[in-house]
Amino acid sequence: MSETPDGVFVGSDHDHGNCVSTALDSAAAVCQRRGVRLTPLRRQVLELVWQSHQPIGAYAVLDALQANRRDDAPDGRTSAVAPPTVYRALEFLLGQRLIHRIESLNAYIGCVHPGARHAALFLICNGCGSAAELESATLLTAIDNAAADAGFAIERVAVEVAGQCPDCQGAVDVA
Amino acid sequence: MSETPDGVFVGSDHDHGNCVSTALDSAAAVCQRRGVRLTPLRRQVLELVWQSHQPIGAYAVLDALQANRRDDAPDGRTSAVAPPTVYRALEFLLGQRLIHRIESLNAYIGCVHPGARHAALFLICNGCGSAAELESATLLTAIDNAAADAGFAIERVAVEVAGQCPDCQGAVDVA
DNA sequence: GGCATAATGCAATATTATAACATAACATAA
DNA sequence: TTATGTTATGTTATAATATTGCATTATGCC
Ligand SMILES: [Zn+2]
Ligand SMILES: [Zn+2]
Ligand SMILES: [Zn+2]
Ligand SMILES: [Zn+2]
Repeated sequence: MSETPDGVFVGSDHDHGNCVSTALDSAAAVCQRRGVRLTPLRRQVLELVWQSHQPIGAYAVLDALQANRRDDAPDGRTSAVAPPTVYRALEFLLGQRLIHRIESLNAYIGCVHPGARHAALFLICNGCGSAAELESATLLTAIDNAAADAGFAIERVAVEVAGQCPDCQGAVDVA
Repeated sequence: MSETPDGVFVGSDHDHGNCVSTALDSAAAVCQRRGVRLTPLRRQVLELVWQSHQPIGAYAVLDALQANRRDDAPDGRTSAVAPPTVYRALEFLLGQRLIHRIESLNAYIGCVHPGARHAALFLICNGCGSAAELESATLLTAIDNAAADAGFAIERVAVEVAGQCPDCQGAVDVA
């Protein structure tokens, strides 16, 4: 009776290269439209954030950036990438609504509605680390109503639900 | 038309001593019932977390603990309190559901339903730093439904809404 | 008291994030 | 085209948050 049509969690089989290229293309379009610059660094960071459907920490991005530069350098000689470099790029991407920050993990994940102002619900698997971004009109209405009742003016909303995704529950069942 | 009967945000006038003593008494009862120990340290940390209705960081608790000890010491000579001391006490209090962690602030706040297993919604004021803990059946149902649709087994829920409380909106309006 | 367990003390270190200032890249107008 | 202002990045240092590992002390039970 339970249905997971395509599943909000992507399978291990899906064409992830497509996820990445779509995200990069959308980001370029959004930035173009807004007259802001998706510089090579920012684009690289966005690509790294999209390297999987698992939220990635700033320092993991930093390490990956570093590795990329070593690969690109003619002889492997490169200066180290420093934290502010990464944090500034992440801040830019957050500001343009191209990524989300997962507060409970101090980590970042690509946004599936790039550029759109919206409040999302995240399902975060404690088993495999994957996260799925959902929208629920009912949920947002409930939050709006609760805030309105309290006379509270909403600025930002974070809804983060941790647990086990369908695959990881299956793995446990088998054991 | 908008109503804030007593207001989910406590006023500056309320009897906060009562908040604290109620919280400490409830905590003692909960721990008694469960056969776990609300040691002097844990009790002190709980009291510090309840010192205001603003989420407090672990290191602020640490500093306050330190100050308390200096006051209590006969001559002011005391050893420093180390981070693990505070984090362990906070972990205990979280485990007993006597406090909540606000993920978006890396901070902690007293629970208004001590000991009860529940998912709360927090309204967090960016103006004054106060936070209000609410329950919304509609909201929790919406989250449960979204998770169920995805075949996701919930373990923990964090709903954190940042914005401006009624008082802080007023302050802006006046300006 | 002797023993097991739980709690705390303590030192070191890991992880996450920001401040402050210098340089480089880019745009545009004299 | 150089001058100039602006935005982006580099660089160094440090702040803020959190954990690991082991030693010591307190507590409860026999
Ligand atoms: Zn993908
Ligand atoms: Zn999973
Ligand atoms: Zn109070
Ligand atoms: Zn306020």
